[in-house]
Order: sequence, then structure tokens, then C-alpha cells
Amino acid sequence: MTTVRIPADWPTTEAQARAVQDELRTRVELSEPGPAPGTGTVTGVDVAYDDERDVVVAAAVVLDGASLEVVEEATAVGRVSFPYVPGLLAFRELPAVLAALEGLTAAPGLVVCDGYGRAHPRRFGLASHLGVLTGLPTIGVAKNPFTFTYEEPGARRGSTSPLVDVEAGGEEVGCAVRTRDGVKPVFVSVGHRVALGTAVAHVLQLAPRYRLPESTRLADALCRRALREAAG
DNA sequence: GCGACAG
DNA sequence: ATCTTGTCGC
Repeated sequence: MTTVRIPADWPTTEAQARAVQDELRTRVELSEPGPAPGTGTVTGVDVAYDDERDVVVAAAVVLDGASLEVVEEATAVGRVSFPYVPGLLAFRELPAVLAALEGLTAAPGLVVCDGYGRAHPRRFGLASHLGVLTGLPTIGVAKNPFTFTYEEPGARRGSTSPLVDVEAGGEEVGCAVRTRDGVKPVFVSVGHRVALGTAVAHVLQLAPRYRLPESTRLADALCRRALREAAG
């Protein structure tokens, strides 16, 4: 378990945070197809909080992209770096996520984040931000449509429909993906160095049985367990 | 001004 | 995210 280090220049105000996003968003790479599903490694990252005690724990779980077996796990503990503000989630989660990733020996490969990438008010969600800071290919998988709109995908697993930003004139920012028959879809968007089609294929490949990708299920379970053992 | 709003 | 028991269903 490594320790989270919050950079001295980490934003303190919402205005500063938005300025950082506007600066870094220019570095997002959207023209690469990304790693082929079923190849290499895939890493799930997630964060758990104990706001009472100001404690945060992040987990990174590396999976074999083909078998989905766990290759390596790492966790990090630290203090909360920013309050939760819709649109600024990265400033709350990234220091811990970066510390967890640094604790890994294996190459992360594609990183799967909880939340969004391009599907963001300024097109620079958590997944895009992590991608720019690490240079790794990243995607975002969220459980809710945030402020966006979507048509219900077909009832069968594998059905998809566009995730649209109505405010921005109907721009497509991601995809609603049905990972299980008749179950609420997940919301996928590109982070960095991955195409949307590739991202969707990865999500389906990572979720053969449950609604959420194995990568996020495992990372979620790990950071919660580590939080209990570190604080509660 | 008010409400909604990833985790 | 987190607070929380049982319960319906495959």
C-alpha cells in the first residue's frame, strides 16, 4: 500500500480546476484506435472514501485481457484532495489513483475508470485527465448518464445507443452499452488514445457476466476492503 | 435564481 | 461516494 502525494500545485478552487481542464484538454489524443480487446492487460481503478476521517483509498487491479484473471493489485492511502463537484471529479480522485498505479509492477495496458472521459461538460472527464497525465490509453465507464441523454438501447446484451449532449447541439459524447439482457446499460466514453468502438468492445469483453466490467468490480471491492482495514 | 449533476 | 436488512429471483 503506497501513500498518496498531493502535488503542491494541485487546484484549491473550482475556478483553478476548470482552468487546468481547459489547459490539459488540448493534449487528449483521439485519433488512435487503441489496444485490441482480448490482448495485453487491462487495469481497473477505483476510489473509496471516509470523508469523516478525511481518508481516501485507491485500488488498481491489472487483469489479463483475454482470461480476465488478476495479474497484480496495488492500493494507495491518503487524504482527500478536493471536494466532490460534478465536472471536477478528477481533482478528487486522481492523486490516489496515480499513487495506486505507481505501486504496480506490471504494465497497466488499457485503464478503465469509473466515470467519464469525453462525456464531460468540457470534454475532459476523469478518464481523459488520467490518460493525459500518464500517457496510457484510458476509457470511462459510468453507471449514470450524468447530464447527457440517450435512447434506450435494445434489450439484448451488446446493444448500444449514442450518448448525446443536447446542450451542445446533439453532439455524441459516448455510448450507452447493454452488457446484460434487460439490465440498465452502462455509459462508455473515450478517455485518451482509444476510439469509441474499441472502448465499447473492451467493455463487452470485460463484462461477460455482470453489468459492470470485471476490472471495475474488482477495483471497487479492493479499495473498499482496503479502506475498512485502513480506517473503519 | 433554481434545479440537476460522474463518484 | 456513503448510510443499511431483508428479500425476490436466477
